[in-house]
Amino acid sequence: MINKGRVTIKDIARDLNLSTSTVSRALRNHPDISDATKKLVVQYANENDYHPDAIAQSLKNMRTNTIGVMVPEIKHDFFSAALNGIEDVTYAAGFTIMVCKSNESYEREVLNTRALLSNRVAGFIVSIAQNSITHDHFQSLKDKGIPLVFFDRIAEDIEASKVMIDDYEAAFKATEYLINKGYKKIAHFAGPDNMIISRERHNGYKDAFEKNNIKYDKNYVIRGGLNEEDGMIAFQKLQELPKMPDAILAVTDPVAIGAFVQINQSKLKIPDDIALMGFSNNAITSLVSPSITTVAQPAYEMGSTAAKMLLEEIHYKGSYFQHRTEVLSTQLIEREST
Amino acid sequence: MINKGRVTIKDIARDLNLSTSTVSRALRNHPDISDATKKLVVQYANENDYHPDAIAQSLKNMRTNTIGVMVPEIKHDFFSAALNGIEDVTYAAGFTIMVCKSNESYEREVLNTRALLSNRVAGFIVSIAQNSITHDHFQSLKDKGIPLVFFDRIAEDIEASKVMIDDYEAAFKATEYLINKGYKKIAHFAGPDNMIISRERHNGYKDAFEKNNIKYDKNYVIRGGLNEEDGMIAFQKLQELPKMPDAILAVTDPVAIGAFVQINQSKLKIPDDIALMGFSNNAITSLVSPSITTVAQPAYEMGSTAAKMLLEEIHYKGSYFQHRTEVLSTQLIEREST
DNA sequence: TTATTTTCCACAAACGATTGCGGTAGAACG
DNA sequence: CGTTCTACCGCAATCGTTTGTGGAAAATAA
Repeated sequence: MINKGRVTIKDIARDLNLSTSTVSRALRNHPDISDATKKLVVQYANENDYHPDAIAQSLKNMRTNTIGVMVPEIKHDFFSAALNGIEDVTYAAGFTIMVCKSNESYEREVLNTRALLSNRVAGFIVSIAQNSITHDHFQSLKDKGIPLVFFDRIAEDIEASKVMIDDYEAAFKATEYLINKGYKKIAHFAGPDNMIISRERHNGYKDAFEKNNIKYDKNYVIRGGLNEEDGMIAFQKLQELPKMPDAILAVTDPVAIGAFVQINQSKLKIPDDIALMGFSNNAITSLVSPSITTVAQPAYEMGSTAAKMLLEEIHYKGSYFQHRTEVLSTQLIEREST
Repeated sequence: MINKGRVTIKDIARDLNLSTSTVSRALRNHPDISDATKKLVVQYANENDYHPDAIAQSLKNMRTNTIGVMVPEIKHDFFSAALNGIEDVTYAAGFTIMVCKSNESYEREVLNTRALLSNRVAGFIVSIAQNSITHDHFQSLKDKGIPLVFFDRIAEDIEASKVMIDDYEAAFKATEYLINKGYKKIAHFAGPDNMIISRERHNGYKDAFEKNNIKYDKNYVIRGGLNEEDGMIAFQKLQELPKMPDAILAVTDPVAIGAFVQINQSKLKIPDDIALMGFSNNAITSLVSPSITTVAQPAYEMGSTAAKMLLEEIHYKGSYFQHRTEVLSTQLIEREST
């Protein structure tokens, strides 16, 4: 019997001369149903490849087993590793994930939020887009009572669970590490000022000078985006300065890689002429030559932690869920570039 | 009026003293509804942030605007680029994607297929897991009339649209390129034999010798997986041979990178002592030093093409959809490692 | 004025699954 | 034998939306 459509509870009920309610209860092992009927129904369901329609269940239960994930980009090591962490945890809990990427665009972030909302996801895991200005679309999720967890790129003004690293401390230690290594003129390729992570990293960088009584040169801070091309541009700007620095701290690994490519095309040698340091411990930093010193961000753990926190909130039965912010620790990985 | 739940068509109907059907038709601009009523309803809907419930719509329409995507892994450059291609095309068509990863596991592939099926995805885009043996779960999709497109890792025995590259030809040309470069003893780090892409690449490699009247040494073919660790293991096996080859053709870039790391830890130099060639043109192959010659696979285009073909099939109204197989062209990218 | 058409809207049945409630057997009890 | 209880199952409403059909009022035609 090759049915074009799928087998429903109604089909089973009709073929077995039962009511749909009985079939439903039999499949869910309800005590009201006799063992004989249960066996009959379950067997028939198996034989006919019956699987409950998640859409119908969702409509009835007013919730789905899907978790919406929004990231700025998929291809970055950090996010794909985080996605792996999210996927592993949610999968184990019987959820599937719906991944949207914002392409670092505010408009797309808003649109995707709406789409996921329309799909009644049980919760959101979000890392905010670079160009995101207002957070109204996220606030509206909270207003609707939908669990929401931010990771890495968080929104300070929204009360929600958050998973992050201490960007300030990590950048502070990274800068101090360079200072202790003997570098005097340390440039910083910073990210956009509206992003917390780049602000924090910049502040950490700045304060490291203060604590070590070193003068801080504003001209050595080149502001830009977070990707490879931004690193390339930043290095070109750097070369226009009267005096080149002897070290660069990049806000992300892609930026460091962009700088890396440009430096190799100049006459400068890493690390003798100029040291280079990244941020994230992307796989590539260990494979290029010279390998690049960086700060290891626990991407997978951030993803899995965010997922765990979200599931906790989803399953929470009480009236008021206590949100918390998890700060995961980073690790400085010393390599050949410094 | 902060409603805990979301605004539904019923709410609007009640507040406006209309029936739900009128509200629904007004929102969908049905000719039966007067302009005055339409304006009233639309304005009220906007003011109260109404958005249709995709779940309920899906249940009614018997289909969703979601496309299920299953890949073995997310973090690989190839798949994340393909995902970008898929996402861009489907997003433009008003679809969202649901991404599952099989982790190269057959069981998980079957489970995920079921989950996506339960969620009534409008269609599937799949790249098969390494350990996938039977394809029954995919055949059952076809039987249910659900559009399905394979890309890269295809199933030969299933009649469906497919997007692939000519792995045989690409490997053939790659090997011939090495032969013309003057390399005599060319090893091949091959993939698992049950995968078409590794079989095809192996055959291309083999036949290149035949065509050029060079003896083919079976011992130089090391069989393994597709990832970095497999490349490492393969190189270690290679070192146990009495005579080292003067070139290696790896089945994938990660395998090449694995070999790359191991070679650098040995006394051998690339390309003087041993040449190395990968497959996929992952970003990293251009950034390591020496950079690695590879075959460029149009990952983004494969994804976008697969998505386009799927949308075509989803929107197809006729009775019999003519499946086709798109073979995208590859490009040999010569770098320092050969 | 009456007959016919047009305009505009409501009723109700779906889609597939879940669940409170009610009801009919038979068993158990007095 | 009459009553109560238990075991088991069906009825019908529900989730939010769409859509075929019917019907009242208004507009037009005769």
